[in-house]
Amino acid sequence: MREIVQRVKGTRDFYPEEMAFRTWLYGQIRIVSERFGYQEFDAPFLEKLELYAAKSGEELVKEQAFVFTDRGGSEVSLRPELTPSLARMVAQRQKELVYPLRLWSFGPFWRYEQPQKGRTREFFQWNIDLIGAAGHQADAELLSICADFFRQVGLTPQQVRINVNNRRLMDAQLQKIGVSEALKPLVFRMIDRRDKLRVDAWRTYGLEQGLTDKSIDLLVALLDDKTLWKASPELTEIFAILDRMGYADYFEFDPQVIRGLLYYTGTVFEARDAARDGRALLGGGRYENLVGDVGGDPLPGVGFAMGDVMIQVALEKYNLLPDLAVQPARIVVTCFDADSLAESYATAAEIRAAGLNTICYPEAVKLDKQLKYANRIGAKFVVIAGPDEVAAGKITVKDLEARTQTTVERGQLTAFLRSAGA
RNA sequence: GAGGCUGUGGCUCAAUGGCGGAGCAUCUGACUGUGGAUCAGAGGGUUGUGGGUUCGACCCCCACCAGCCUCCCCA
Repeated sequence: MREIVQRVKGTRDFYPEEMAFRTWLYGQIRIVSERFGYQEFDAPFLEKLELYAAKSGEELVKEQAFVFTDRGGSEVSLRPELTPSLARMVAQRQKELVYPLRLWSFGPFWRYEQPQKGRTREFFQWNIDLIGAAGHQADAELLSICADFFRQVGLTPQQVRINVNNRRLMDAQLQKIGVSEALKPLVFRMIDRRDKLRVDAWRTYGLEQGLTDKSIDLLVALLDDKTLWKASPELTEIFAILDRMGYADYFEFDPQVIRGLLYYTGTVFEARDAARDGRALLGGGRYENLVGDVGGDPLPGVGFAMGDVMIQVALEKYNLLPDLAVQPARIVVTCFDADSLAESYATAAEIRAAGLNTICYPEAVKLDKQLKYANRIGAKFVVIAGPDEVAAGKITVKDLEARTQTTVERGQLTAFLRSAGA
């Protein structure tokens, strides 16, 4: 037992129970994506390292990508994100694609991080993008998809919140309080840490970084101003659209959302547990030029990504995990003795031909054991054909849930199973 | 990269320096053509790995591995 080779750190085994959840999640994502008319696509899980080097630069590739040299000597990487692959795929057919282009994908990604709550090294992510629509009104569509997904899986506005901000708004406001372009990265980092440090420690941190007491006061006033969005015509219109769509309860303006502000160019957003515990459930925003780094013509877009790990944590927390049937067959055909095994297989085939999922017990063991097996896997019906039934041209169907059994004409088997609700 | 907690049969946990146990699960039987209950019995462990201290280590010390949590980071 002990010598079983362990899993790679940060990976998960998907036994049927876990696989059922993943498949269910994929299904919910598909329902929502297709409801808005998005097309599914996928990219290679393995890409040339240079694809990421071009765009994401140092941090991602050096610290967090699973990079290796293949047998031919090429540097490749398991994909740590989808956007560069998407950019390449769009650029390759930039002239022939129909815009606005709506695409979604659900698949595995790898990042070499420290596993902890809501974070693994191998995870699945939903990516969805609206490409080639320049107006900020398109941002409202992506935001409504977020809200629609939460509603779809049963998460309420009391449980999760989508926090929205705008890059241009923050730029203007920071400039207004005297934050220079050079200081901006520092201030972003400060904003990011505000919820993690105590008030005095946060101020001390700011002073150490060279900010003045006065500018910190101004920053505090800015971050606490929950009506700041009214200064942004874009946000004002986006919130109005979301309100008209009936999703307003899910949204909240939050000037502290700085998620990738250096990368995004307009609307930015992230969803969290309303109690603010745990990491973000999803995050995204508007970008200026998807394909710029891979040599395409300017092409704006808006999109977001949601990982499977945190959303599972949230669904578990709010007791929203669905009851998933792990065993697809609810009918077990028993095998009476070795001589009749072929006949049992034939009976099972007949039931399957009638469109019903069926398991045939593959060995002639004691009926008692076969019934226990049927019970353990959650089957509802057991089909039994012993010498008595065969001699009379009949077959017995046992209903494990009702604890009853009926002997019917052999030719009526599938009809009976159907009428009994199989 | 840093810190904290944890690691004992398949699972959940006892045993705190002195003979490693229990519950659940599994298997067998009571029941040779009938499942969830009950009863009886059985199997299953070099206590995460490797060192050290000790007359003696699941227990104390060191290192490593893994899990959880936090920091860092978050494209």
